[in-house]
Amino acid sequence: MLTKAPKGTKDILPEASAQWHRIEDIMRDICARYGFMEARTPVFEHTELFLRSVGDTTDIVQKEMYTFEDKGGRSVTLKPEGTAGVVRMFVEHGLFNLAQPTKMYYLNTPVFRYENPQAGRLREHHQFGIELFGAKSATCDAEIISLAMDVLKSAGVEGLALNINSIGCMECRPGYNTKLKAYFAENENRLCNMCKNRLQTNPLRILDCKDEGCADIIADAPLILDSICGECAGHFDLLQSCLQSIGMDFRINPKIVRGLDYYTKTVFEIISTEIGSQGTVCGGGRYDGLVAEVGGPDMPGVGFGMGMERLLMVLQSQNKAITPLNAYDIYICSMDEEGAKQAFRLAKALRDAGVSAELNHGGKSMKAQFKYADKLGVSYVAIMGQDELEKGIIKLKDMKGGPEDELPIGTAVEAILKMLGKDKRFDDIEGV
RNA sequence: GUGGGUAUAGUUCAGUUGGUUAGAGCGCCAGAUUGUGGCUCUGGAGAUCGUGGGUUCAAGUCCCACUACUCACCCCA
Repeated sequence: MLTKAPKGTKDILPEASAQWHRIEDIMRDICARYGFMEARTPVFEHTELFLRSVGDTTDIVQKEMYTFEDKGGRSVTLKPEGTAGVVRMFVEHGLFNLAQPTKMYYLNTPVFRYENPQAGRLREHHQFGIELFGAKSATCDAEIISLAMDVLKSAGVEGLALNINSIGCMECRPGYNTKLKAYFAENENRLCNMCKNRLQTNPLRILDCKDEGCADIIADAPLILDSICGECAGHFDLLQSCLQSIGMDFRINPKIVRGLDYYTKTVFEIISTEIGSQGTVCGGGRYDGLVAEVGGPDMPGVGFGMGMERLLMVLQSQNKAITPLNAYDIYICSMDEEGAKQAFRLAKALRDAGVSAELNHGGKSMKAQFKYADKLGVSYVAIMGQDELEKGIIKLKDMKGGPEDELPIGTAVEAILKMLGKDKRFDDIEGV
């Protein structure tokens, strides 16, 4: 137990961190091009925030939150999603007073949900996400979808499907809900047990049911796209024509509904079929009522969350994972304590000059040191044994082969920089 | 929360109808080469066989429970 990570959590081993760095760099770069700036919010928030934003009838709130009371008697909750904290920040700091829209992203934000883990699902996972406040045009929706696809494309992912839908607004959705409920109520006895339940709680989600018996009923269910108001329809049309104008493929999927209550109009998912049944790599949509819901002005917003782990899984399955190589430029061999001291000093001078250097930290024979240097993948090994110290030199061996050079210690840094093809940035080690 | 599968060395896996001292590859350490890596050869360390109980003369192997991992449902990134 002591040496076991908690259920549903994953360590990121040193050998894997390069993967993360790579996609983080891509995300930062693309966000900058689109004019989004990074925002960081606390890992926990007042529980009330999520009840209000995510919705107190959702599964996330009802059974998946890590909620606890702190020593001051406050109920706090570890983030079960990324949007609420950013909305709170937007309102608390009055960012709505700035010129709009406000464009923010968050990166590597840990998200906690008490779920049963499976392929592509963890209790702690990490999200990259975008939030855009203060503009209601569908061009914004198109912009963030475009950003998401750019990130995925830059990462090298192929074959992901973009699904979009509109679930209407506060004006037109209630009417559709009534229609849908009436339709399913007529066919209630043919629905699966779970859907009979959903008929009461959230009939929209019946559309998402995979039960075969339900599928027949769903096939003839009224479509939300036929019921949305003129404004929503116009909004959805503009989104589609924006996406078409940049040649982006998408599929209108009237069944995607999303599990968070705050969505309005646009919802979308970017899905992989290669990482198991939890294939949604990115999901999001518009949330025009959310800012007002948590106490801010009536301001529209749109955003998405992208699962870092799922993205990495797709990259892995497509063999796009990079092999990390933390290769030192040089390893410094030594045979005794005096040599180790000199090696330490040389390593420091090399590191100051921009060279990645490692040295013998004791206890290894020369043979073992070379073996180790080989495993590290260094280009050069410098030898500082007794013979060399007496003569005031180091021997430098090119690990690809060739004769060893003898270099006076005083000019070793400069010579090594030259061999490595690096610019000299600092003075040579003095008085050695 | 529900269901299926799995659990043997750091790791990937063998282990016969229950049978006496639980093996291998890779990795790690060392030697062959007393100051020189890769290739090869030799040797070594490393396993309370997930935990607890039961059946049996005898359990890694059979039975039960628990735990963990894993896949799936639900839901979501």
